[in-house]
Formats: sequence, structure tokens, C-alpha cells
Amino acid sequence: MRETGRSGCPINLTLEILGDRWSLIVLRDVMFGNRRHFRELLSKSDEGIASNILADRLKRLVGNGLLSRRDDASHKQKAIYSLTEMGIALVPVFAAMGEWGRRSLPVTEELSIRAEFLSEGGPALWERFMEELRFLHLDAPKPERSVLDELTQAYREALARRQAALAASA
Amino acid sequence: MRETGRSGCPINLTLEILGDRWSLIVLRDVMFGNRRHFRELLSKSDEGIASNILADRLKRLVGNGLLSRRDDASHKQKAIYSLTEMGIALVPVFAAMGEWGRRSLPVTEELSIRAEFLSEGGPALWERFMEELRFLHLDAPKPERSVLDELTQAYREALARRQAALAASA
DNA sequence: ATCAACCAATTGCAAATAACAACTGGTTTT
DNA sequence: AAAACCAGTTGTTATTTGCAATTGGTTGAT
Repeated sequence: MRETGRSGCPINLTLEILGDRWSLIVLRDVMFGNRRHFRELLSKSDEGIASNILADRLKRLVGNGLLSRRDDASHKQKAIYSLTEMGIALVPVFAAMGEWGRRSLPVTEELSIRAEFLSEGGPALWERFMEELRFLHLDAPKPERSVLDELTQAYREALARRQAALAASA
Repeated sequence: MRETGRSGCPINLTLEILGDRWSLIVLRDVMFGNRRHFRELLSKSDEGIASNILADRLKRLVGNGLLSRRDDASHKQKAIYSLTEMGIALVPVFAAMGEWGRRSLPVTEELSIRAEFLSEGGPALWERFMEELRFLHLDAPKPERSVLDELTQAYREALARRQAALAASA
């Protein structure tokens, strides 16, 4: 929990909070993977985050107002992490970063489907997604259509296409 | 120059390259401040980057293809750093991060003028800005209007307004 | 020709952070 | 009662950061 205060520039302040290798990974998994418990974030992590790093990042993200933490009523030891409005507001940042990574870096085809879908959907889709996140994490009403489902659907279709292509070439 | 390869996710790969406290600061200064030399980046830095960190980040950014480095013909020791197309493609990421920081964090009013201008201009303005960056850093033709000038203008106007307000209240 | 100022870094060192593995004290399920 | 699960913590080592001083060279003014 550093308190440097290097400058009041928006980019700098954003980096002071999110400028490390793990914070956005954790938020990504909460946001796109709907992982809400410590163990889910720990064991289903594609990147293999260490438990102490995860604990530290969750603490920081809660401290900085991007996540909130509450006890799980159904299980005395479980904690549930939820996105705050501030966390939900990162959707356009993820969209921009995902699109840049997708076009500039050696991404895995399957894993970039979501980024592509999000980028092509544009601000209208992002807003729908944010509405859905407000439903899942805050107290907003349930939207008719689920962007998360559409993302999963797109992912599955891409995977199936890939399998079909592989089978055809074999 | 780490070679982890944690996963092929676009967000993860982006973080492996840009996920630290300084890389985007350096790129921001090259992009928005048109700082092209080591000394310019070092001494005009609002955040006070250390020379060894700057040297390391420049090396990495060149290695990862976000910047290019060439000798300055007018001065044997000077090196000129330029954005590559990959670096220029970060404009929407800066716009999204700047907008998020501006709305969510305790930014300085003056320093958030550029972020506001960029955000309000939307994709059309970003594209114009990228054209200008291609002129300044690559070999593209000079655009009629300069977004950088408009950003500076907006900044100056905001500053003047602020001074006026301060004077009126005194 | 000399000297001060400038150039892009590098070096050495202390402190902070990250990664890895094992463990803690407790709860829930079987 | 035992096994599995829960959110972390602890201890250790490796890496990265931040700071100050320095390097080997170039440039511009006198």
C-alpha cells in the first residue's frame, strides 16, 4: 500500500494503483470469469498467481475501492469479492488493452476471442456489460440479455471451429 | 527482459510488457510530451524517474517493439527514440486509462485536461492524433491540424481560467 | 586548445517486492 | 471422526526498484 504521490496525472495515478503484473489479472478474473472467492481466483488462474500475492492484491484492491469484500452467508469462512462501480468502470480499459494485445502480441487464438468480441461490440456493448456487472456485483436489476453468456458462446463457437479445422486437416 | 509466458491471454501479454510503474509513463512522455531524448525524458519527468530505470525501460520498450532508437545526426552521443506503429496503437489505451483515472482518482485539475480532451474527442480524434504521431515518429505526411497543439491549447485555456478564478476570489 | 556543460547511460548498494513451498486455525462434508 | 476445503500467513530466496555517484565521451564557448 504505497503512498508515493508522484504526480496528479491521471495516467500516473492509474499506474500507481494498477501498474503491476497482477492487479489487472485479478480484476479480469473477477470481471470476466466471475470468480468471487479466494480459492476460485487462486486455483482457476491461468497464470498461476501465488497465494500471498493474491492475498496482497485483494487487500490493495479493496483498499483502493476497486473491489469490496463481504462474508459469504452460506459458509462462515468464505469471503465474497465484488466489483465496485469504480471496478466496473474499467471495462473500457480492458477493452482497449485487450484489443491492443490482440493486434500487437502473440496471443492465443482462443483466448483472444473475448477481446475481439468486446472490441467489435464497441461502447454500446460495454455499457450492456457494465449493466450486467452491476447486476452481478451490486444491486442492479437483471438485464434481459447476458453479455457474459454471449462472450462464452463466442468462445465456444471459436473453439468448435478450431476443432473442426483441426479434424479436417488430420 | 523476462520471458515468462504465463498465458496467451491478450490482457496478460499486455501486462507482461507494460505491467509496471514506469513503462507507460515513459511512453506517455514520448507520445504526449514529444520527448525524444534520454535527458528530456529524465529531467522533464513529472514523476522523477531514476536514470537506471529509464535506461532499462527504454531498452525493454525498444526490445519489445514499442519504440525504436536511432542516432541523432546532429549530435554523436544523442539517441532519438521514436514510437513505432505498435506504440502509436496505444493511443486508445491511454485514452481509456486517462478517462478512468480522471473520473475515479484524485487527479490534478490541470493535468486531467488532456485526458478529458482526448476522451471527449473519441475515436475520430484518436485517429487524427495517431496520424500526427505517424508524422512525428515515422515518415507519414504532415496533417493539416495538430491534435498536440489542440491539447496544449486546451491545457493553457484551462490554466488561464483557473488563474482568473483564483484572482477573482482573492 | 581548453574547459565547462551536456550526453546516454552504468555501477554499487540498500530497500522493497515477487515467487515458491509449507503451514495455520478453522469449517464443512461425508 | 476423517477428509476436504476455506482464506489466508509465514519463512525463505531471488529479483526488481530507487538513489547517488560515476563513466567515457561530445559539444560549444572562450
